[in-house]
This record gives sequence, C-alpha cells and structure tokens, in this order.
Amino acid sequence: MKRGMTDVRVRFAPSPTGYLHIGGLRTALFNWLFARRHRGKFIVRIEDTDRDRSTEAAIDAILNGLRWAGLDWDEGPHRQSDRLDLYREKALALLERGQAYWCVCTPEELEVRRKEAQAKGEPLKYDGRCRERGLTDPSEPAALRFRSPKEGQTVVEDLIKGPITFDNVVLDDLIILRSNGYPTYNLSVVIDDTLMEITHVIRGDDHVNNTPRQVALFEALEYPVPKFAHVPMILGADKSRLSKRHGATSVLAYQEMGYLPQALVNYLVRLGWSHGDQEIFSIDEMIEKFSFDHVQSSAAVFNPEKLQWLNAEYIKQGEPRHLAELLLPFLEKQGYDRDGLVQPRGGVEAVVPHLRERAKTLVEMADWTLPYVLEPVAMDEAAAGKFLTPAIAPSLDKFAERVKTVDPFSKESLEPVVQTILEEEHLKMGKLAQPLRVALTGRTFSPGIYEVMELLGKERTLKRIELALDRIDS
RNA sequence: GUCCCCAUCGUCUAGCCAGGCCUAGGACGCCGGCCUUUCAAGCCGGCAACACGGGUUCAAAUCCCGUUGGGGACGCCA
Repeated sequence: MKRGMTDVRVRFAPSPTGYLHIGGLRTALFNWLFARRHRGKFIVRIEDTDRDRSTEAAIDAILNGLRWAGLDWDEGPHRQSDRLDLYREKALALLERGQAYWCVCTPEELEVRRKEAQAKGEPLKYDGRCRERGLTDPSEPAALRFRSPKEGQTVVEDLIKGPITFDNVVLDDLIILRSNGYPTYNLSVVIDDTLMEITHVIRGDDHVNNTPRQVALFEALEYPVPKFAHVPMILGADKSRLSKRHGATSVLAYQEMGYLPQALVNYLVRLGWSHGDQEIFSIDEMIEKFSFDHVQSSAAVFNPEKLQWLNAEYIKQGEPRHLAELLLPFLEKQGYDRDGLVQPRGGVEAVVPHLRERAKTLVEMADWTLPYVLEPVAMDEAAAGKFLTPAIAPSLDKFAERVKTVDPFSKESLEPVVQTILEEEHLKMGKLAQPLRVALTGRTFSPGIYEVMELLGKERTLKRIELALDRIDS
C-alpha cells in the first residue's frame, strides 16, 4: 500500500523527568500542526526507559500541559515502560546477527577514560575496547552495544535544515541495552518510531547528533528511515539555552500567571515560524498555513514582552462570558465567593468588557475586578491620602445627596448630575473624578467613573462615598 | 577539545532557495506627540539591522570560500 501525505503520523515523545516546558510545548505544537495540516495522526509517547528519573507526576504535568494548550492527541499516551520486552527482543536479535556485542566496561571506567580523552583533547567517544572481544555469555554485568558502521558517511535530509552530513567515524558504539536490562533511548526510539509507523520525526535541534546513530540502527534493523525535522532551540535573553535562570519556563507557570493558552500557542508558533508579516493566527489559520518551508533554521530568543502583548490582544478579543469563566479561579484565590451576595450588577461577566481593553493577564484582570466583588473595598492608603481630602468633601457629599433620587442609576442619568456639580463648584472633571474613583474602587485607576457606578449600583456607590466622607472627617 | 548547526533592527521576523522591485518591510519593546475623568487601549511619528573579509557577477542581504561570533551534541539521560 502506498503511503501519501494523508497518512502522516507524528509523535511527541517527552521523557517524564519534569514539567512540560516552553520548548517542549513548541515541539509538540509543531508536531500537532503538521499532523492536523495533513490530516494525519498525532501520537503521544512517554519515553520512560530511565526508571530512576521518570515520575508519574511528570507524566500528569506534561499531559495536563498539552490539554491546557489544546493539543489533543489521536493515539496514546503510549509508555515505553510497557514495551520493555519488545526492545530486549530486538536488541538480542541484533546481537545474534553480530550487529551488537556485550561490553563489560563499567560506568566508572568509562568516566575515567572520558576524562583522559578530554585532557588529551581527543573525541569523547567509546574506545571500542569490547568491540572485538566476542563475549558470548558474560558472567559480570554487561551492557549491549551497537556495532556502528565506521566507514562512509550518513546524510540526514532534514526538512528544516537541509542535508546534514556526518562521517561515520565519529559515531560511537552506543549502548542499546543497559546492564540492568533496560533499553536506552536510541534503541527504543527507533523501534517505536517504526512500530508506530511514524513518518516524520519532528523534535528539538538537540537531537541532531543522535540522528545518524539512529539512522544506522534503523538500517541494521532493516527498518525504513522516517523523515526528520529538527526544530531550533529556544534561548533565554542571554542566548543560552532556556532554563530556570530565565524565569518561568514551565507551561503551568504561564497558566498561573494568567496567560490564555491561545496566546501562548500563538506566541510559540511565531517563534521560529512565520507567514509573511502576520502576527496573530487563529488555530485554524495555523493549521492551514503551517509548513516547514518557513521554519527558521536558527535558534530563537524567548521574549516575554511580546508574549504579554499577544496575551493582551487575546484578552481584548475574548468573549466576556468566556473570560469571566477563566477569571473565576483567580478571583477565588483572592477571596471571591461566586455564590456570595456581593456581586456587581450583571455579575463578573458585566465587569469584563470594561477591563479587557486594559488587562495584560488574567491575574491583572482579576485584581482589577476585586472592587466589584469584595466588600468592603480595599483602600489604597496612598491614594486615599492624596485624593480623599477635606477640600473635596463638600462636593462628594453634594454628589451623594443628589444621586439618591437618580433613577435609573445609569451613565446617562449620572452625567448631568456630575456636570452640574462641576459648574457649581468650579471644578474640572479630573478634580472630582479621581476622589470619586478612589472612594468607589479604593484605587487611582479604574474604568470610566460612570461605568464604575453602574457596576456597583446605587446602594454600594452611596455607601462607599459615605465611608470615604467618614474617613475624611476622622 | 572533537563533531554538527546557525548568523537581517535590543527581540521575533519578511526578503535569501529561483541575484536587480531593498535608500532592507512588519511586529514586540523603547522614545515623542495626539486623545483623555484615572489607568490602559487607540491613533500618529521616531530611533534601530544585512557580523567581518575575500571572491563570482553588469549587479549580492540574497550565490561560493574563509574568519569571527553564537548554539547544540559528545551519558549504562532523553
């Protein structure tokens, strides 16, 4: 059966040794986009052959990160730890055919030899000591090594970087089966990519040097070699590999900082890939337009400011109802009770349209929502000291008096009241609006003052002005 | 050290493969202005780059070589 582009099968294959980080998410995203673009399958495979470092918690964190970002998978998550017998069987088959051999060098010995080689300025590779020893049934702990080709060249046709040429002499005889019987990455990845019928291996740039070794393994096993696409690394501001030193690198951290998954995904897709001058892409547009032709071949520096700008863009366009929902956990963290009595008119959803134009993150937006959902309002002392002064008290008092009879309590009906007071008191709008704002919200910035009053309603507006006046008196 | 990759504004990038349309375009950020009841947003304007050196060519950001710089890999990690 002939395989067309409609049969594309790609995989995201993280090792569960930590949380899902930004770089991993982008790799997953490129895989996912490629699969969706070609109506293929996106497979998740957990590479947990290192039993000492893999954890269940990491698996959960990675899967949750993918779900949060909206990257749904068609198969899996497969687990390599469920397939150990398979790898052993294939490794032994290689031994039988003379393409692998037992090695009894201990990790300690190898470490010493590496150090020596480094001191002498020689390549740090296995010296082949056991290669020709022909050990058949070693009594001491032994690892199985792959007998790598030592002549000729291996050319990897990379979909992003073009042809990459390696002289086979640089290849080591890598260990494919540890002395504890567990397979290593290079073996299991080759077997699984074959058995799972992976057509395109899309992974981080840091795997480029593994590729010729894996190609050799594919060939020794008489497997077809998939296509490769190595996506460049993401660097920190100092151009070193992105790490904890550069602040948040965990996808979860961005969720907690109030980023929308769409915004992160949009940022990540543009980090290394482009489609002309376009900056904002819906998921459908990404799927439609994504191609390796326009994936950058050089590393990219992660820029939090641009991510924040995108996040603000997505918040601006967000459906109030949807945003209100996303806001909930952040609000609850601040003491908001969704079933409580303190609600703005129209609920949180009614506050959102006034805040989404200005908020950069959901955290910020939740904070700005607090004056409408918490009672009493938290007062910024510095703001109170500056604006809630005896000089303005009469005007505030006058406003409160007149507003008592205003009905309905709306921007249209409130505006003339304020205008009249401004004229009578010879005040500029700013002189009255700021004290009012502080009295009503406890802070110096908020949506338009009429919107604030509408949201609070007459009762809470009057109460807060009264409290402010009491405060000035005392 | 050895091997591999990469190189356009501070950052993400367009342009490069098919050389002239490039006095190099867009975006983030930054600076200035407008708007304004605050904070934002919005609008207008500004600063800012083809790493360097050789070729090839009538013509090079684009092709070739070298240098420099950066990144990655060199595990019984993945």
